Amino acid sequence: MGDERPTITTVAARANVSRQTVSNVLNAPHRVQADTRERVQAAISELGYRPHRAARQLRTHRSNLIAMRTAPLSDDVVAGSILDRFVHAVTESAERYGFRTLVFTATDDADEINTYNDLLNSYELDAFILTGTHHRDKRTTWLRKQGVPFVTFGRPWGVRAKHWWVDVDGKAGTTAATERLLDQGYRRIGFVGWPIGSGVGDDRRTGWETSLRAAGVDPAGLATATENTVAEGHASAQQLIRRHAAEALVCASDTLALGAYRMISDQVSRGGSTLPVIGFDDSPVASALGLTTVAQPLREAAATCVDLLTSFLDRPGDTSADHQVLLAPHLVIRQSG
Amino acid sequence: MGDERPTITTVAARANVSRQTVSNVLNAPHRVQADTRERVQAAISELGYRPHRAARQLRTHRSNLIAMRTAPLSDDVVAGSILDRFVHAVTESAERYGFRTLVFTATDDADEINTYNDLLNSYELDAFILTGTHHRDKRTTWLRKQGVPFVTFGRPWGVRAKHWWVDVDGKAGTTAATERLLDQGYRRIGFVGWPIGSGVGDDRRTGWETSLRAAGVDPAGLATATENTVAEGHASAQQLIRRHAAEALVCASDTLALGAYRMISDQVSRGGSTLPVIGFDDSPVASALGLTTVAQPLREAAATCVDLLTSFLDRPGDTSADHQVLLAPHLVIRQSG
DNA sequence: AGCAACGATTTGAACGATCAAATTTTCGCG
DNA sequence: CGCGAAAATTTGATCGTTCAAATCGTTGCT
Repeated sequence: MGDERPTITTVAARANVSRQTVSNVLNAPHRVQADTRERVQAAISELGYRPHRAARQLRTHRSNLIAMRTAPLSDDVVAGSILDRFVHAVTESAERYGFRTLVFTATDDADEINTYNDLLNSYELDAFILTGTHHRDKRTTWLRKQGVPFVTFGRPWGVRAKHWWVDVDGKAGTTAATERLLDQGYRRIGFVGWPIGSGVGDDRRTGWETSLRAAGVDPAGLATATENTVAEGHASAQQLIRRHAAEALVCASDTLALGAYRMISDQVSRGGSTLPVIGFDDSPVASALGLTTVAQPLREAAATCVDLLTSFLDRPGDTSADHQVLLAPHLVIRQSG
Repeated sequence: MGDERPTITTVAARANVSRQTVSNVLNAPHRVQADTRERVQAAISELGYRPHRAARQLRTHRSNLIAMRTAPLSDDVVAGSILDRFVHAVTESAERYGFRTLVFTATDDADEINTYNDLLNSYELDAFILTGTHHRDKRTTWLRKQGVPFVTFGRPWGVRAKHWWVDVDGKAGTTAATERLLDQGYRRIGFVGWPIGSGVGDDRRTGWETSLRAAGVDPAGLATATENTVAEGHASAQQLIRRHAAEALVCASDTLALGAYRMISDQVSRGGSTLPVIGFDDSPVASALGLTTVAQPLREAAATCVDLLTSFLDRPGDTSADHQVLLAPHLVIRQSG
């Protein structure tokens, strides 16, 4: 008996009020007199009532859902998990605001835009969180044009794509890494980096270069620019150490750092000398190998993204500035540097 | 001009039919005459119409949503990413069936059950996929009692908790690992394992033990049973090698294998001899270190989970057998063994 | 030709909530 | 005491879809 799902009408009957009053207790409590409110709330908890999101959504056009893409399985396995950890952190933060998180896959930006379209039309998603922003990112352009709320984890690297974002200060990260090595007395510090032209990569490179210059060291010949693979990290390390007498290495990623670390281990096992390496991202691999690395404050970044998103949803169309947050990373010191 | 979102009524008007006919074209095409069907379909694509899920859900009580928990950030960082990769694979498979995936966090099983409750009541989730099943799992009991469709990735290890599941044959994995080492001529093969009593751990141990016995080797003294940490892996390896003259190691996880690997590397760098190690899970760390390891067919497991789920949804209440799938893992051969 | 049976299509109601407007109650104040 | 304004509450309509029942049109068979 009576194990039907309670609706707002059930609750109303129980508390001797109308539907709308129950609705007001939930959505605009100040409109309801204190004693009525309590009576309704009692009815709600006695019946275990929970609003039916679909019915609410049909009227309000808000789903209380945000969406994120999950990284493809094929991606760089060393760094891969970092985005997944970000998804987790976002989910956790979103729940605190009453939002649920929907994940989806996409093969490229165009495909991702198609999915946005579906999610917006069919599911009426409230907002998106994007990761991996890059030059000429079509996704942000599209979303802006559609007037869809979104926040990116990653700066807009394009000319002046203006939107709300959260990012981690990569330059500050490599600066900290480089300065640590300088403090230890190393001078010829090499940088194992990505090809010139990627926003993130250039930013990280700048941190290294600037602090080297500030210390009076000429960076010429001390940097490489290669694809983000273990093999390239290995080759870069070889080049920087053998040919340009680098005494220590700062890397743009843990993947590269792993390659460099292997090269150095090889050298040690052949009786050569060791030298410090610092990676970037604090991946599982870094912790497994004891690599010193620059850690991104993922949890904080996720929380900030969600904070921005909710304020955006509260006052839509606010295109004013100061909705950009740059977070400082920190060094995780381990054996390698 | 008409940039309102098209509804089923818009489409109906355009195709000169009634609402219901459009609905039938979408949900029961066989009921509609071929020429009418085509006319409606044309109208649908001209208008770019997509059904509004919330409205549909309000009527049908189906959301086309499935949910999964995401692993907490604090978890074992070496293995951590494996569950995340599973989430990705599930998402990918689910999309093929028109389902979207919702993720949530939970601190423990009780908390997870609370979330189920909320998701079922408020969002009318269609089904759940569970991971990390264990003895006396309250989640499966609860879900069965509520009659909620679900599939677990992981066998029910309890007495006879009967439900639909997909799992990877851990025993077969360690068997393959052990036999590989036997083939290479090693006899005294040690096992670095988890405490007795966990379903997964015991299963993996059995594979090692059985094949050792089959080869005529007495396993006595050749196994440890410790918590799943790098330090314990290191200690276990020390014990098995120094005290019990193990010539090779099979480990219950990559985490333990990492510890063992380090112990062996230490030994080598002090002039000792090396010996093979095989891990379990094919984590990023294993690939970074060149650890031979047993890889779970995650993608296939995810696809199978989703397959089972959809057939379950098509014929609810089918408690018949043969809805249990055991998948074979495979060895990924690298330098370590 | 007449009628039954079936297939194709349409109509009215309902799902569970919120919005907008209408109604009732409360309260302040001359 | 009576009136108007403000506060509290209720009523009717609606969101976009599917369900169930009704209607219309064909076809087959005697």
